[in-house]
Amino acid sequence: MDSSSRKRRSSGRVTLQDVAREAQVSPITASRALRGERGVAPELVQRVRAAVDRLGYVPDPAARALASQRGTQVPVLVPMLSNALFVDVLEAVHRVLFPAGYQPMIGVTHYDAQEEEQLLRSYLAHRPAGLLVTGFDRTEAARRLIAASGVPCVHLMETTEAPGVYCVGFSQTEAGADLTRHLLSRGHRRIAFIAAQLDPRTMQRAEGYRRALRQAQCYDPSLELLSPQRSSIALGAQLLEQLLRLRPDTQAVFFNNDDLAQGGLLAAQRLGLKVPQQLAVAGFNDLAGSDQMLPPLTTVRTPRCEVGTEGARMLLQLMGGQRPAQPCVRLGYEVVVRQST
Amino acid sequence: MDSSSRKRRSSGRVTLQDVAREAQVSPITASRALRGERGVAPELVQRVRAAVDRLGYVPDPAARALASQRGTQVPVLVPMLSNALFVDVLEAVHRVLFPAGYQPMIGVTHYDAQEEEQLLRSYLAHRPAGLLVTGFDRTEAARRLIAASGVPCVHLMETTEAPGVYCVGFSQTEAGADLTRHLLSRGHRRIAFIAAQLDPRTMQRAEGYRRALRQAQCYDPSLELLSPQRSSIALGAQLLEQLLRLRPDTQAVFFNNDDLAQGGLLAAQRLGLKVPQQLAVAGFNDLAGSDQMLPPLTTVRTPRCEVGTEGARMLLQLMGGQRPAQPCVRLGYEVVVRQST
DNA sequence: CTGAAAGCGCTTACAG
DNA sequence: CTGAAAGCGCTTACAG
Repeated sequence: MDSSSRKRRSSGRVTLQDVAREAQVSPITASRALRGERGVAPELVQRVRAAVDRLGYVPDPAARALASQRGTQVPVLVPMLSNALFVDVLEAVHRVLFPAGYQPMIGVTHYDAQEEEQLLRSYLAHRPAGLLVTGFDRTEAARRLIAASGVPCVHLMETTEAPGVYCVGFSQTEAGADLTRHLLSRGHRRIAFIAAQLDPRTMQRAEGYRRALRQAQCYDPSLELLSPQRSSIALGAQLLEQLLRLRPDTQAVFFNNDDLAQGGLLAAQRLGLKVPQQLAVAGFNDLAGSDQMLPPLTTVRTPRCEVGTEGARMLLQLMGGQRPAQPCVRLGYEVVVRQST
Repeated sequence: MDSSSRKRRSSGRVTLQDVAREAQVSPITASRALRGERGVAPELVQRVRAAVDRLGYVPDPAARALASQRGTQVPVLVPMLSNALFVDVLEAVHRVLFPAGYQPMIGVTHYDAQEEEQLLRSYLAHRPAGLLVTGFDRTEAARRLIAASGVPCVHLMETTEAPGVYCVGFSQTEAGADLTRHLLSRGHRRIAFIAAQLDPRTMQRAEGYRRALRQAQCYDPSLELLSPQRSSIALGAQLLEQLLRLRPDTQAVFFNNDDLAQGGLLAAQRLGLKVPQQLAVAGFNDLAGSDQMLPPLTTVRTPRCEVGTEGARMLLQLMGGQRPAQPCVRLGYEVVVRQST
């Protein structure tokens, strides 16, 4: 019993010291062995591993973070959880990062750049191991915070050609254009665009919509209905009614998100409009329930799970000091044609 | 320039030392002043505060956690984010905890007790400041982990009379019974119950359903359709069709969750059934879109935001060393009668 | 009410 | 390839 020191504050925890003693090596060697640092004799590594198992040692993240100036947390900043899209992204991220020993911390920005900046300030004080953010649209201060922290960062959902930026996403603009071309291919000319939230990705899809219609020589700005409100089923219904009051001659509607489209479909039904005969309706993202609507909703299946998985994997490489093969991964999507168009 | 020590590893961070020097007090006093510990001269507190502002000091969470054996993280364990219910709870929790200086960490258990146990093991190693969990249904090992950690813990969504347990929720059983009584009051006798997931709260609502029907002398077990699958709009549609094949004489259906009910409503429409004349449909939780359905869905508005807010507040008290006025808060709910019943 | 010393459990340099 | 010493930035006891 050597509790020689009077001022002991031991927490009863099994420490690296205990492991080292058990394995008959120095604490430094034990530390190196556990972190898989190369340059440790294989035999010692094995002895340390065995000691860990015997003692049930769990490293102390706080101590590690303090000593190494880097923790195991990974803040993941998303705009909003009520958009099912981001729930899927988070799930995928978690499935990759957690088993690798990292703690993803979900931060919700509510589509507000100021709020994001504040979250970053708080999270970066924790010396996170890495960082996952949504898109490229943020305050200059936020950008500087990230850069100055030196924390590896991967951007999700969008892609860019800018050098030195890591990202995994898909072309929102292309996807928007492709869906619009599908509507054109059905013979529609007066194709409306209804959107809410008006975040950058929404505006990129709007851009794709415009591009496709201009190419077909039938772009009409008065068929765009953009609302800054939060996207929802109820809002979709409301906006469709509003649009039809202004432009009863609308032939097809591209809703920026499936929740809006579902609401639009229900509103059309209430108004007694036959879909797709009198009005074609398309959504975006292929959210839950879209395949159950009456009629089932045409939409774009976006690779959100893959965005999460690939983004997390890229971050894992960066955190491990490796350089990803590709700094910018551009994923595919799919126009899912159902009976509403 | 006194970089006397050769082995400096300074991170360039502003430390408590710097603050203390600037305020002309000892680091201990600065520490106490910042943590609001009583017994520090008001004048010194002010000097320290001023120094913090001048220097832009941000406390290091890792160092604090290491020294105090307690961090600022608060794991929040919920079953599943695809259930919009828990997204609302998390939002509310975040809104209370984050401004108070804590970091909520979202953990998803996927309704799996083993997975929850594993998450607890990992999160508790981080010395969290507090813990928020869903319900009371967990492994014995998980229960022991929580108790042994000494971390303050509040249980969400359900309530219990057990002593020494902190919880905020509402009576799922009563709510289930109340909704059933509403259906009875509409003159229905053959009232079915359709549920998925079969988690504890679902089963409590089933119990309420049974209780109300037994009281009315019309409980019929063959009108219960329970599926272990994941709750979804598509499943609701499928289960309704299945039920009607077995029991075409069903007069009303109580769906355990609104997503199922929405699917049921869509299926009824596809089958050409008039709601509520030929079949009454009710849901639970009043999720997004339920008020937009055709016809709008009768459901129970559950106090999920309040659960999050009150649960987080109670935890805040516990983490601050106070004893909440009430260890178990039982909130209200509301049967929202719309046109589907 | 205030402070000098020691310690929390790890890792980073520096040697050898 | 391995290790003794020092340090990361705080807080906990112990004194006064």
